[in-house]
Amino acid sequence: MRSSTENRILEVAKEVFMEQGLYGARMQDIANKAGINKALLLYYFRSKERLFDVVFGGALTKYFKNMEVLNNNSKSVIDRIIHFSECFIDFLAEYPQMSLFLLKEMSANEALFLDKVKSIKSQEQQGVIQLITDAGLDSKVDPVLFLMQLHSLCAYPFLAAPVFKVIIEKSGQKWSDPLHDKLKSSVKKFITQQLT
Amino acid sequence: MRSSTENRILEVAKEVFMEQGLYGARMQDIANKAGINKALLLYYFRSKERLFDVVFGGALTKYFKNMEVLNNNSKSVIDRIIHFSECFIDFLAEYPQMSLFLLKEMSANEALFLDKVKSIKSQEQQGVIQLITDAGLDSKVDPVLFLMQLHSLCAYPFLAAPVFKVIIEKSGQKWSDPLHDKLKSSVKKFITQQLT
DNA sequence: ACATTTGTTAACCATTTGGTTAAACCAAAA
DNA sequence: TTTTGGTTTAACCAAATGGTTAACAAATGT
Repeated sequence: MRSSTENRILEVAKEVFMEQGLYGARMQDIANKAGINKALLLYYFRSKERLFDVVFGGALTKYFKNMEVLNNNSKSVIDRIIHFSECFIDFLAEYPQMSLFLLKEMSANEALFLDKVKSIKSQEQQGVIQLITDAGLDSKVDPVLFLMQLHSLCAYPFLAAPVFKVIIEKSGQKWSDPLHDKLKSSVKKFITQQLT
Repeated sequence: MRSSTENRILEVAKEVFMEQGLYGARMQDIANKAGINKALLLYYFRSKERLFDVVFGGALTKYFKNMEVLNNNSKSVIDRIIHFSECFIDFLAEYPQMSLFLLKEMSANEALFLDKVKSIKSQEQQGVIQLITDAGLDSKVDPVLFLMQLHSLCAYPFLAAPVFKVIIEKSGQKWSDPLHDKLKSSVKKFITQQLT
C-alpha cells in the first residue's frame, strides 16, 4: 500500500505537471506543496522524468479508457458514438486541463508521447473510424473529418474556456461556464445530423 | 529600417517561441539558429521578455485581425460569419501552431496574456456574439455556445492534427491531412444548420 | 535491548540559463 | 589618418535547478 507521503506527492505532482508541463514544473515547487524536502521527493521517485511518467501514464490511461463504451454491442453505432461523446464530456469536465496538457506534452516531446501511447493503447480497441466504416456510414461523412469534428466539439470548449472567459468579459458581455448538459445535447444533435 | 540581423532574429525567435513557449525557449538556441552570439541577441532586444513581447504581440495582432471581416455591412449576418470562418481557417492553415501557442501562453501566464489582449483588442470591434444577438438569432442558438463551437470546428483540427496523425496511423488506418476545403464546407454547413 | 530497514533532512554539487562587461571590429565621417 | 558610432564577440557572473551524499530519526523485526 502506498504511503500517505507518496500519495500526497502524486496528487501534487499531477496538479503541477498538468499546469506547467514536464519542463515548466519545478521539483522544489512540488516538494514544497507536498510539505516535504526535495531530497525526499527524489527518494520516492528517482528522477523528475520517472515522476512525470507515472503522472502522464495515468492521465493517458484515463483518457483512452473512455473509448471502451464504443464496444458496447447492445447499442446501435450512432447511439454508441453519442454515448461516447457524453462520457468524453463528463471526463473532460472532471479533468478540464487534460486536453491542453496532452497537446502541450505532445508538441514538446513527441517521442515520449509516442512511447506512452504505444504501450497503453496496445490492446486494439475499436475506434470511431473503424465503427463508421464498418457500418457503411462512410458514405455520409468522411470518417476522419467526422472524428476530428467530434473531438473538436467535445474537447475545445474545455481547452479554450479560460481564454474565452477573459475575452468575452473584456468586451462587456457576460460569461457563463459552458453548461455541459447544453454541450452534450448540442453534440448529440451534431452526431445525428451528420450520420443520418 | 530594421537591420538584417534583427530580422533574422525575429524570424528565428518566432519559430522557437511558437514551438517552445516563453519559458521553454532558450536564448542560446535562438542565437545559434540566427547564427549570432547570445550577447548580440541581448544587444538587440534587452531581455528575453522584451523579445517575447514583440513576437507575442505580433501573433495576437494577426489573430484578431481576422475579426474585421465581421464588420462588412454589405453582407448578411450569416454570410459574414461564414466568411469569417473561412478567413479563420485560411489563417490557421498558414500558422498551424498559433492556437496551441496562444493557449499555452495563456495557461502559463494569464496576466501577460490579459495585458496584451487589452492593448491590442482595444478598439471595440463587433464580435460574433454581438452580431447574433443584434440580428435576433439568439432565439435559435445560445450565442456563447455557438461561438465556442464555431471556434472548436475551425481551430481544433489544427491544434490536434499532430496527435491525431500519430494515433490514427498507430491503429493501422491511414491519415490524410485535413484538406481545409473540406473543413470549410463542413463548417459552413454547421453554421447554416444552426442559424437558419 | 539491539540491529536493520525505512523515511527524512540539510548541505552540497554540476550544469544550465538569462544577463553583464569590456574589449575588439568596422564602416563612414571628419 | 583619426575619430566615432554602431555592431559583434569572448569571458564572466549570479541565480536557479535537478540530483547526490551522508547523517539522522523513526519504525520494525528479533
